[in-house]
Amino acid sequence: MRVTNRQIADIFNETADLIDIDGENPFRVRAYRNAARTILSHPRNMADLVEEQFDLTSLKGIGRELAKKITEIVQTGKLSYLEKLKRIHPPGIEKLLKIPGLGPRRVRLLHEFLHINSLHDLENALRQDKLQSVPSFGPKLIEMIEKELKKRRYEEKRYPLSEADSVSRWLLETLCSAKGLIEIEVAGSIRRRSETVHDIDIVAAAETENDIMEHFTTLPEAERVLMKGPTRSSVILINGITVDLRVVPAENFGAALHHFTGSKAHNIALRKLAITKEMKINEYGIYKKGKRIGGEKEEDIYKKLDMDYIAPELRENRGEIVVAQQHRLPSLVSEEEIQGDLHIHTTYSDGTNTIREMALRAKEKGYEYIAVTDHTRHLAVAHGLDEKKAKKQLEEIDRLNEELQGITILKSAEVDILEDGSLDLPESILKELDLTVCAVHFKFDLSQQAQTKRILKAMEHPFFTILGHPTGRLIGLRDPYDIDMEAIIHAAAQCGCILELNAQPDRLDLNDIHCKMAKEAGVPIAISTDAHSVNDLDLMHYGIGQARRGWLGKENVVNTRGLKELKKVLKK
DNA sequence: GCCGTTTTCGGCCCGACTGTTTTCAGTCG
Repeated sequence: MRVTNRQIADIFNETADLIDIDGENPFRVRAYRNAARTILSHPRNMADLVEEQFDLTSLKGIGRELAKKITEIVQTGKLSYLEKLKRIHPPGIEKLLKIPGLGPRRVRLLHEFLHINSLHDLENALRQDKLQSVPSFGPKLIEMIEKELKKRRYEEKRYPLSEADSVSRWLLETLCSAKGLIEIEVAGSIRRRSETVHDIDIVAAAETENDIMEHFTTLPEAERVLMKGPTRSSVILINGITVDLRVVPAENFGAALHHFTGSKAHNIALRKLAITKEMKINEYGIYKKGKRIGGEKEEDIYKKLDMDYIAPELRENRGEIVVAQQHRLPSLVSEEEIQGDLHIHTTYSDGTNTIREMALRAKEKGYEYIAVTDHTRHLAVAHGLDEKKAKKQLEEIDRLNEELQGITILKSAEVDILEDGSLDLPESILKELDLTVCAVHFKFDLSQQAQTKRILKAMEHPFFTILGHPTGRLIGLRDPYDIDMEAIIHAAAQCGCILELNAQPDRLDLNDIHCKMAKEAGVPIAISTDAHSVNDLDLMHYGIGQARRGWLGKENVVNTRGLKELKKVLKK
């Protein structure tokens, strides 16, 4: 069984946890965590790179030692160094680090003084009132640990972007009425458009006299105030989401927004760069030789560092800083550039609106075209189209295209890719369609080899246009099916196929890393909503966010083209 | 453990908030 990047990253993170508890040099701990991050966001499998004898030390944060360890993991499936650490540490002790308030030092103290090695031990010690005997464990800390244990909050929860998005919009509206507020924005991973978020970060600029913190910490929806200071506070809302609010004077707003937008890795890299230029960046501004030279606007920071402004979606320390210094950043695709939606369901299958209703709403949105892509017969749960139903739909589309002005309905279908790689519609229908969105909807558990072969076979079909939701994942619910994405992207480039970026917030499939891979391979992307109702057409912006995270520009996205240009792309 | 416009040692982002050892370490983002 081939080792995945995720497994290698997990091994490094666990190693970092254990040596952290041991009180090792914190920079050594960080080196392991940095390497885990690099590996996780690398588009290619470490296993393949090792096989190709690729020089792993050319990767950021990976030197000789960690390159050797990666090779060992790829070859043996485990890391002997970690195995050794595990032998001298009680199993599960690193889980204690997940409890807010417990860092490596306090976990070590718990172990030394009370032999606490697991969450279970910790619960027992709490019940027996033993914790106060540990140095530096006062009543407040113990109370906090007790609450955290009760709530099981140490099982880190991540929220889908769409959920956090609506909560943050509500928060902005609510806080708007606070006295002395000048400006307020959502920062953090929501602003970077991450697929899932851990908490909500909000940054506000305000007059000296303001009641924003008071307003915030006394919201009826704030179940608990975690901390409250004059410039920074944190609450847990009744729905469980943690919200951090930072309030600064207007002159510091840009720097604060930048600081709290992150990512952490991006900020660290940028600050390191600043140091080489005898500058310093903090949440109040950018400084040269102790003198503040900017920070009112976020753009100041990049400008003073002599680099292009980096959009929040790119701030992951995945090479954006170097490219910005070279003034070679891509101009990222925006929602206004989208001319149509190429994946839409109607009442012909499992959609709730008619073709006409969908077309009219698309027209309202300023689109030039939509593709109607109802399910085919194999997907019986979705009342898929058989040949007869498909014909009827095609006739209706002809009538509507004559009748409706200003919007063109393209004939299509979301065609099932059957287990043997064939398509679930007869050629007599396929040839009538303007395009197809082909997708896997069953037999998710094939081996990587079989699943990849199935999709590659389908892509060879002359009527194959777009690979719909390429990995089939449902974020937090269903893992992607096991496919060799490199092989699929390579094949798409060869045969001129398009890959879909499905904009449904629980899919966002392709992910950012695969988007970038596709772009580099010259494979075009279709950003589609997979709308099952007129309101779903508004989900496009989630796809745009993901596309921007994947470095995609207008030229990489097929549905930024007008109808005429699009048709040229579709004609293979 | 990594890294180099101060290159093979000696640094490694930076500040707010909290609790408690009452002057600062630990944690967090």
